[in-house]
Amino acid sequence: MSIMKLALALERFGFGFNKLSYELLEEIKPEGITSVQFTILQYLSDGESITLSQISGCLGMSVPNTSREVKKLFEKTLIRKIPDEYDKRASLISLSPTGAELMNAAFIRLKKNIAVKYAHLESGEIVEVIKALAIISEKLLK
Amino acid sequence: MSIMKLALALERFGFGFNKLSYELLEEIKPEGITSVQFTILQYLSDGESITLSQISGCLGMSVPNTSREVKKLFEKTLIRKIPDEYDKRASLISLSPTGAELMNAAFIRLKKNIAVKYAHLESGEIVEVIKALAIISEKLLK
DNA sequence: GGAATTAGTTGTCATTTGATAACTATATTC
DNA sequence: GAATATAGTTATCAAATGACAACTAATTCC
Repeated sequence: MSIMKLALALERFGFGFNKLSYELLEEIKPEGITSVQFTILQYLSDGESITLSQISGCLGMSVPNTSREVKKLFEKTLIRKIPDEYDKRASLISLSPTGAELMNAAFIRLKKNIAVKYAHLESGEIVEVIKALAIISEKLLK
Repeated sequence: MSIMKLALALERFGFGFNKLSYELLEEIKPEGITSVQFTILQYLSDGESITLSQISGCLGMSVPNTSREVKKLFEKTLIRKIPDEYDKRASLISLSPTGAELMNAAFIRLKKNIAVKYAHLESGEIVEVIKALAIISEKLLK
C-alpha cells in the first residue's frame, strides 16, 4: 500500500476529525478561558510540572507570548509556579488545585457529551474504535 | 467496553492528533492566506459549489464574518461566485482555477511531508493505519 | 572572572478572528 | 400585495493571537 494513499486518507480524516474535536472542545471550554489558555491547561493536565520554555516549544508559540498567557492563568490562580531549585531562572509550572478542579470538571463534561453523541454505538464498535485510536497513536503520533 | 473508556481514549488521541494536524497544515499553508481562509478553501476542495450560508454553517462562523473572508478570497481570485439561477439572493461558491491550483499544490506538499515523516512505516503498517482511519471516520465522524 | 548563553518578563504593535447592528435585495407566506 | 423571512453585504468594535525589541537575572563556557 502506497504512502500516497495514506496521505490522502489522512487529509480527509484530519479535516473531519478537526471539526469534531473543535466542536467538542468548544462545548467544554470553561468560561473566562481562551483557546490557547485551555490548551496550556490541557498540557498540564497529566500532572507533570513543566517549564515555560517547554510549554512554548509544545505549543509552537513564542516564549514572550507564552509568558503572557501563563501569567494570565497565574492571575486566575489556575496554575502555580514553583522555583526550580537547580536553576533559579526557571520555574516549574503545574496546575493549582483550582486549575485541576476546573480541568477535571471540563473532562467530565467531555465524557458526558461523548457518551451522548455516541450512545448509539454498540460495545463491539467501541472496542473497535478504541483499538483504531491506539493504532493511529502508535504509528502516527510518536 | 464502556463509553467512558472511549471518552478517555478520544481525549488523549485528540490532543496528540490536533498537534500533528496543526503542524502539517501550518507547513503547507500557502503564503498570504490566513488559517480561516485556508479552511474555507479546504471545504471547497472537493469541487462542490456551496453557498455562503453553507460555509458559515460548516465553519461555525457568523454569516457576516464568513462573507468578509469569502470576499477576501474572491479579491485574491481564489474562488468564483456563480449566481444561483433559482435564488437571485444567493451565489454558488467554488474554487477558481487559480484556487484549485493553489490547493492542489498545497496537497502535493502535504503528501511529500507525510511521505517523509512516515517513511519508516512498512507497507503492512500503512494498511493497518488506513483501516484504522476508516473505522474512526465511519464510527465517529458521520 | 569576564563573555556569551539561556530562562523568563514586559511592553508595543499588527493581524486575525469574533460579535453585532444596520442595511439591500430577493423570496415566501398569508 | 403587504408582512415577514431569508441570503448576503458593509461597517464597526473588541478580543485573541502573533511578531518582535529590549530588558533582567541566572548559568555556562573558556
